[in-house]
Amino acid sequence: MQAVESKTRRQKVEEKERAILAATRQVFREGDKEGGKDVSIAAIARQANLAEGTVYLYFKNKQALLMAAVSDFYDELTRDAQTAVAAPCDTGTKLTNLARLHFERVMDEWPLITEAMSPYLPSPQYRETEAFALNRRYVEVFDLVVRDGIKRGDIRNDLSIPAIRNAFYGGLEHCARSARLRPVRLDAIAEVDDFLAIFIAGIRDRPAAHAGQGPLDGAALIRQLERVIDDVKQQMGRDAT
Amino acid sequence: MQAVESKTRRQKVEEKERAILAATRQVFREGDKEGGKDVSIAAIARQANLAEGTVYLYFKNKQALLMAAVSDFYDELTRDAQTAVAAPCDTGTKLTNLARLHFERVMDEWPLITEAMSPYLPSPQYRETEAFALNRRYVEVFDLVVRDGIKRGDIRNDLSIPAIRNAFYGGLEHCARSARLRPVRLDAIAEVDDFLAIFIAGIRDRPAAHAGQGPLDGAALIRQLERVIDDVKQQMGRDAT
DNA sequence: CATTATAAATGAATCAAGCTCATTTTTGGG
DNA sequence: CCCAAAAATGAGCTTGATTCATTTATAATG
Repeated sequence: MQAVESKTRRQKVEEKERAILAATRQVFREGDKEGGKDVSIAAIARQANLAEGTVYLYFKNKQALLMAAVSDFYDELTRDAQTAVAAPCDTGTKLTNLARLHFERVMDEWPLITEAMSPYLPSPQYRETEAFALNRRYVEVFDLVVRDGIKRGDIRNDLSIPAIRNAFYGGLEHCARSARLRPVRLDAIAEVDDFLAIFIAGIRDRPAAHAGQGPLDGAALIRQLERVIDDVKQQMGRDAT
Repeated sequence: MQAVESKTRRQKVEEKERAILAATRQVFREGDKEGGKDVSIAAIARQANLAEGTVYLYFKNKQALLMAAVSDFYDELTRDAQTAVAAPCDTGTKLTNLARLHFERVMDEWPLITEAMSPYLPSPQYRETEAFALNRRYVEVFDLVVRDGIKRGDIRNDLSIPAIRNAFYGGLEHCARSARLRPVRLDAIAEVDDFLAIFIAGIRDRPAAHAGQGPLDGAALIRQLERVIDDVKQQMGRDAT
């Protein structure tokens, strides 16, 4: 019966581990709704009905606990991202779905994510963490969509995938940050869509894009005119002083 | 002599304040080169040749000190951004200059910036800080370039400025983050340029894009001209007052 | 059912870093 | 040179993470 016994034990341990992770995410979400106070191990232990010391039987330290919680988050997110992308639809729609999902989820667990990551932000240490591996796996969903889009001819093929990735996730994270800093939280999705308008236009494969050499380039004409007028304005500004 | 005396005192105090800020930035940069260990007030005081307690005569607490250091950083950055944009060149070049400057500086002081900001990331509290105000002022340089670019017809006019801003700074920050996570730091600027290729294509006003109307849209041309002339009029009005 | 070895849980004690404040040192005018 | 105000100091306090000696629960065995 040794094998069965040990398996039960392990199950129990894993169950409790998951319970602590759930408690952690819960406490961060709640603390977010109220003032953004710090989350202590004591608070997490309370939420999980455990003594402070017990948490340390399951996780080496606070940092490890937070990273495990973030890993949990990425795990969930990856599953949902795969679903969001599975339907046979055009590249733009897939990217839009991914963007909205990412934005929504990241907004929900922003405090946890930022607190867990902050010690790593400045250092390559992060590459050794489990969260890094899971993040890779998550981002892979995006990469597949992009590669497929390039193959289909929806996306320009003169860009590196990492550059496209930076533009996508960077823009979304900045949307999330600025949405969070705003006191009221209304038109968040609208802002994401605004961003997507830029992003998708930026990566779109446009054959006629550089055909600006036609018989008459109105825009260039205007630019030239404006430059002249700017000169006039500057001249005026100088005179005024 | 009372007035002179007090002025001298104030100067001394301000000098020391600046010395502490310089020490702070220094310690963060040094700590960055070695392992990314935490920066303690003790370390900053040591760098500035002061006792720990003295730091608290100049700054309310650690958070306030870090924010002041970040304000210092933004101040410098804004000056340099204004210079980078002053030359009369096309919108794309201006944006490229801004992007490279931002990236380079942010890379240098990343640990300070992230540590100072992290308590605010989840909360609208940040809007009350001096760093927020200075960040606004900094971003204003970018906004001006963009508005000018729209007026000149270089940039699409169907996008909101905040969306453009999110895309720009978000993408750059993600570039910085992923560059930092890489163990070796080589082709960083190349990555910025890759990102810019996407960003600029995304915001570019492409005549061919809405060219359902024939080779040259005279009405739109006139409207644009009128807008420019209105600007000149307004300029004249302001000068007159 | 009692026994007991092992696993799990506890929370008081320790440690570290931010911060305070009673005391000491420096400064500059008289 | 003296003194009061300003500036600086660093020992001690506080808080929250972490450790560990001790207690409690579990479950196999006689």
